[in-house]
Amino acid sequence: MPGTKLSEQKLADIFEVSRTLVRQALNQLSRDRLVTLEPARGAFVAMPSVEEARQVFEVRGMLESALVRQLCARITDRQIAELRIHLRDEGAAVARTDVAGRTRLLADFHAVLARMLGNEVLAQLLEDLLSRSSLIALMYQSSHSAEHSLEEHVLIVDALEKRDPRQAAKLMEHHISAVEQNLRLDPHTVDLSAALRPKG
Amino acid sequence: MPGTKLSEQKLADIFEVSRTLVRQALNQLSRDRLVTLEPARGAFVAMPSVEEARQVFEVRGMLESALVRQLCARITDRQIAELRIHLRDEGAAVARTDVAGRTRLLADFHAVLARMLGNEVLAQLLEDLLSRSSLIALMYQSSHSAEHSLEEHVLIVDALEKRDPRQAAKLMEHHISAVEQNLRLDPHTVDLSAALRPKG
DNA sequence: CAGCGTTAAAGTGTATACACTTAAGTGTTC
DNA sequence: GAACACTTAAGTGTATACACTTTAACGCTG
Repeated sequence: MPGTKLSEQKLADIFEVSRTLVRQALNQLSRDRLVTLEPARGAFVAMPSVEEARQVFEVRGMLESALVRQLCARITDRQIAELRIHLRDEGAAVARTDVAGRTRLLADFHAVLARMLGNEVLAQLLEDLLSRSSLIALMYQSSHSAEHSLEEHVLIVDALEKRDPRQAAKLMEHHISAVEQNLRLDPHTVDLSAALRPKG
Repeated sequence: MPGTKLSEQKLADIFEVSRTLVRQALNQLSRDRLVTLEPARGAFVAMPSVEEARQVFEVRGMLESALVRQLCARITDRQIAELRIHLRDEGAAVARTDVAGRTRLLADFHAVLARMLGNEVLAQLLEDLLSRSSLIALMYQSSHSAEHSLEEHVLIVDALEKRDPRQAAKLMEHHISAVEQNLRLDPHTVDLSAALRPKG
């Protein structure tokens, strides 16, 4: 959970490696903003602020709406078919209330779209943002229903199939905005006392 | 220069620190894609491929056009004035043919715009892309004149001042595309034999 | 009993040591 | 003379050691 202390020696014992490798890993994770390093105090699972959460979703809105706009011009029928299969899998995970699976698949949808543009730079950038979004979702437990997300994904694929860039971009912006709106980002709902107490 | 071997011990001697810290720095730079790490072979200044260069500029186009579009709704007169001052500085550097200074200022223009949105996540993302763009410009020596870039910057600020999101976004896309087009990305102009030979 | 200073344990930051890989140089063979 | 195996130096990958910082526990004082 966000805020958890990540002691180097404990991790080293768990994975049976030296602190050297643990430090390397923590450094990498800190560059992904999943871990924060406090000088001489150690590593903690990152606790993205409300402001940071908003900014991450704003950037995602910019990037992903541009993404689907571009995709309309380049996407192939075969790729559309792949997306339909993905949607089916999402639906199956939602249907059998497989929480872990559906969370992964719903996020994966966005990563798959990014990969389809064939732009590795964009794909990696977006995957970083998706990781951060997952952490944010963990911290500000979303009330957004999986069913709702799935419906929106379907609409986006429909727009892509029609090669309607305006509509696809609009739907994507709406979708990301909806996910953000349903995070418990309002100050009064955040359990600050719990959030600020480092655990472990 | 891209391709240069970065020997850990040599860097350690130069900066009078241990290899530990040098390795840390190289790891960080490799995450920024400015350095590539080859397992058991060492670190080299990154040599972004033509494909990667294209992708970096494509992502910049997406991000920065969305950026100026948003900025039109939020930018203050005071910020416009700051931009005008920046443009004046760019002009001065171009006028006195201060190559290092003008290169920095021309890139800085984009970073300043990013900061003005008040979105730290976006700003850092874009600064990473700008670093990579600088490396790309180094590798595929641009024929794009500084004067031309400056003119385009002026037009973008004009559009921002008029709060014309369509125009601003269009100009930004055109500008980034122009910079990319003027890189020597065509296979026949790249000195492959020189580029592939690691130096140092 | 609350507050402050002291002290010791735990933990991080950096350097060093050593194993192992790579790459170049040397000598041998065909 | 070119190709190949062998040797060796240089360089990277990981672990360990040690200095220094943080933090919590304890005892002292007001």
